[in-house]
Amino acid sequence: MPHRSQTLPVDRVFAALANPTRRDVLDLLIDGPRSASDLAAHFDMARPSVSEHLRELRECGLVTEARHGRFRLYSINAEPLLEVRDWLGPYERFWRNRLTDLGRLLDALPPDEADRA
Amino acid sequence: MPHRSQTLPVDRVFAALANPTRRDVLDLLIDGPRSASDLAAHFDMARPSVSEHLRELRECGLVTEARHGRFRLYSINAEPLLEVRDWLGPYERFWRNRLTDLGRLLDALPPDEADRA
DNA sequence: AGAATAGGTAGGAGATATCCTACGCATCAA
DNA sequence: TTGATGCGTAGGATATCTCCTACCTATTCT
Repeated sequence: MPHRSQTLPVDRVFAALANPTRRDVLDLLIDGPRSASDLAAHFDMARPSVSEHLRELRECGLVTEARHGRFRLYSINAEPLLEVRDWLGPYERFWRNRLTDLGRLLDALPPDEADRA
Repeated sequence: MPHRSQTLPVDRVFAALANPTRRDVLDLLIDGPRSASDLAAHFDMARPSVSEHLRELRECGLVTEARHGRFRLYSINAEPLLEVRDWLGPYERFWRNRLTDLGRLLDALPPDEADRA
C-alpha cells in the first residue's frame, strides 16, 4: 500500500521541466552553450532568479557548467530527458490508435465513426 | 524582453506530470479505466487527496471522467502528452549523437565515433 | 424510507516554489 | 590597486502545492 516516499531522480527532472522559464533555458541552449548573464537577458526577471533556475537545472543534471574566466558557460545535458521519453513510451499506442476515450471502448462505437476528431 | 506571463496549456500538462502520484495514476490507467476509489486504494494517502489529483488531471485534459451510477470511471486521454513529446523532439539529436557534453563539441570529436548507441 | 457506498468540495496547516533586493566573491581592465 | 563585471548565495515576502479532516450530495441496497 505505501507507494512512494523519497524524491526519485526522475521526479526532479519532471519538476524541473514544470517551470516554463527552465524549459525556455533549455530551448535556448539547444543552439549551443551560453553564459549565465546571456541567458538571464532573455527573461523578464531579475538575474539572480535566473541563476536559481540554473541551479535547479544543474542539480537534476539537465545542464552542465564550465567556468571560463569570470564567465560560466552553460550547456545542455540531455541525458536526463531520456527518462521522460521512456516514461512517455507506453502512451504512444494511445495516440497511434486514437484510443483516447473510454466512451468509445465501453459503447463499442464503430471505430470509423469517430474519425472527425 | 518580456517573455511569458500567463499559464499556457502545455505548462499545465508539465505541472501535472511533475507530481509522482499523478504520473502513477496515469500509469495505472494505461491498462484500462478505473473508478476513483479503485485508484485511491493504490496510494498511501487519504481518498480526498487522490480526488484532488484527479481533478488536476481532469483540468489539464489528461483524464476523462464517465459517470456510471455512483461510480466515476476515469480513463486516459493521452492527447495532451503529445505536447510533451513534441517539446522533447528537438533534444533527440543530443542522445542520438551522444552530443550531450560541451567538451565534445569543443574538442570536435569525429562524429562516427559515437554511434554505438 | 433509512443505511451504506462512491466520491466530490471546503477550509486549513505546513512545506515548497518563485520571485525580489542586498550582498559577497572572483576576475579582468585601467 | 581600484573599479567594473560576472554571477552565485542569503534572507524574506508571497503564492502555490500537497496533504489532512470534516462535510455534503447522489446513488444504491435492504
